[in-house]
Amino acid sequence: MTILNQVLLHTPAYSQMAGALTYLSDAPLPPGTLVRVPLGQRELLAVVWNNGPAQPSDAALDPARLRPIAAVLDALPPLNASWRALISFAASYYQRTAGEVALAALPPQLRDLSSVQLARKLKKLAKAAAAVSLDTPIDALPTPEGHTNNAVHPVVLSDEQTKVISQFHQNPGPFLLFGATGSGKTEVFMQCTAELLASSPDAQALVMVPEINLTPQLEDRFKARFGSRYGADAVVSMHSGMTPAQRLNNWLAAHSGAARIVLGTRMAVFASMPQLKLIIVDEEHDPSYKSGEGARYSARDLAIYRGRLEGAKVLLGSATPSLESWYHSRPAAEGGRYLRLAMPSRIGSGKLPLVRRVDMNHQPKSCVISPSLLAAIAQRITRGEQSMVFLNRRGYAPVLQCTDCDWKSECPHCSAYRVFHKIDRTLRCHHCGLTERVPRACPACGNPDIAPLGRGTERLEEHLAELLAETRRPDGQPVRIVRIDADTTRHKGALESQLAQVHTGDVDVLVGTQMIAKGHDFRRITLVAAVNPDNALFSSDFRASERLFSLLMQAAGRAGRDEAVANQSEMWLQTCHPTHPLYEALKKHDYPAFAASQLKERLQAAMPPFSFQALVRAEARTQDAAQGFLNLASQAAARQSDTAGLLAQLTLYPAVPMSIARIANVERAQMLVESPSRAALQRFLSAWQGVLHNTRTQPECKGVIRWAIDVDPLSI
DNA sequence: AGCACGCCGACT
DNA sequence: GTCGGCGTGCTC
Repeated sequence: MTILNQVLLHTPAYSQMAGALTYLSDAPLPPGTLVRVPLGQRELLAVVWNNGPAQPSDAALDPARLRPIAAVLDALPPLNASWRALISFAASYYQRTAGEVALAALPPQLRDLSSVQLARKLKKLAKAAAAVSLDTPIDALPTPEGHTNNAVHPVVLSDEQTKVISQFHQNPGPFLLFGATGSGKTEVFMQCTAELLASSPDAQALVMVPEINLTPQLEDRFKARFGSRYGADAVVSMHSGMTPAQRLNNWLAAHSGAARIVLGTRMAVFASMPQLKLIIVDEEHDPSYKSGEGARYSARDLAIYRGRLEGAKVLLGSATPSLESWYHSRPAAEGGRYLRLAMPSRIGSGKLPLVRRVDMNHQPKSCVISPSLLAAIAQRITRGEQSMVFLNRRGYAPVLQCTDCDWKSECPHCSAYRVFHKIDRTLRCHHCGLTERVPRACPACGNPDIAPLGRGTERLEEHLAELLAETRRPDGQPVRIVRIDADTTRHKGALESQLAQVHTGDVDVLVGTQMIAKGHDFRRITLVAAVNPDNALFSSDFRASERLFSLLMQAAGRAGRDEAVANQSEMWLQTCHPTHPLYEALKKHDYPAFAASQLKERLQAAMPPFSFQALVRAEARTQDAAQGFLNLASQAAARQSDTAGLLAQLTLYPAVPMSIARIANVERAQMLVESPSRAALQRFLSAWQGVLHNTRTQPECKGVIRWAIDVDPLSI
């Protein structure tokens, strides 16, 4: 027991054990080895990071108190150097400890398995794999022919697809595939994957999608395409919706190399894949790629870094790229680092829908659905076509209000209103979850008359049912309306069954939140309407219009996917600002024009991607404590030599309450840090961590519960 | 983070 | 008299 090992555990930065811990072993263990170590009363999963003595800063550590490693999970090959480099980079870039990032990147079940249990599990998996390969029919085994061999599904590629694929071949990347909805991006992804897998017998590909909902359909397509060639086990998924056992199995399959294709959400960017040769990020603009808790990493940005690290090609795809990616894919001569590949046309003769704007200033007062939109929907129904109506607010009404006094349905624990859900007559707080039955009378004055204010999807569904009560389908039946939002899809499988209803044509009008705008292919929808999209136009969040444009563009893409009906498909926008440049660009389906105007604004205002930002968020018992802590830390930065020197290149804004200042009785405040130099921001943040630590121990900061740094925040 | 130890209110 | 609330403190 003389060998020293530096080992990472799940120890957050504020636990004053930020770095690696030192444990003893008989023989040196290679870095990346998974071990179990004692810590206090517990035994925890850990990763060997280095051999040798501790860092100089820990020199005071008493060698007599070092404890030995409890067990080595040696049935598992160590995590390789690229994986470790990715973890180190992510930890330092996002201001977290390597231990926190590393352990969060491993499947949770690995934490409760002893080395014996793990060895047993691996043996079982190996046996199962051997049995499968014996069962595999001979004609499904890999063939030595070229990559485009595709006997099962002969694929005819468009000229644009062919061109893009050959560009992908001839260049190192990273690539931004800018393809209209319906232009066949998924087919390009599959072709690129096919070629890569064929190029080497053990090459692996990672394909990411923004949401769990989108993984099953992608998995089906990839399994149908690659399952027979490489075996059904060659395609695995990774997302938080799987059972712990599935997650472990799939992780092991990726780590051992048995899985050739890993499909997953943002967490999959950390999958251990020893032969990773390709990373695809579908819908790369989607905010879900940015993690909202723990290490707030961007899986898209890490994918780019990981690609460079592993020598893997990286392909980002979107119809409305993030402004960051769009900017990075400007011509190389102007400094662009990504190669932009364009597929502007829809497959076949399908056209993009006609965009119609309804000026809500000239409609009957307080009307929700304008008469012209209603007529258009009714017309679709009588023709046997489907419509989709969006409203980004679930529930019946966002607020309940007393008609006599000024009582409103405020949440007692949050600075927000509770939403009225008529279906079960409850008031629900969408932030802390507090759910109560609607009071019979106003709790403040006793007036029995309390009225809903504003509208959500539930009320919209009800309203449409009334308006369309007389309308008949071609078969003479009454109209069928279905609502899809987080409330109707709470139960497992609910989304799938509701979507199936839409596909089979049982539904005439689909009402929902943005969750129906993403990814799903509806062939018979010829009308898409946004009821009230204006909110985002004048938001204080500078990214709001980028998100709105992308959402509406994506929504428009749901219409007319079927050639037969494409020419009559329409996107309706109800707006009080019909001539707003965003809607003008949308009408022309002109993302490049929109992006150019946005980038111009961002440049003038020195905002991302022309500056770099970080947000420090503090949670405390009082708003004063939260803001006070941040402001004190900001002042302290000016006094400390390692941070003060960098302040010339930075702007530290005053602390402000967050847009929802209180959630579940916790007050939240934030401070924005901005710099034209990414390096300066990075250096400042890592030096500032210590200052934040010290500040928190001051008596004025008594009520501070926690704080966290968010690098490259998506919303401010 | 976990998990101990430690000191004050409502229950058998 | 105990069960249990969560406030400080420690873990290689």
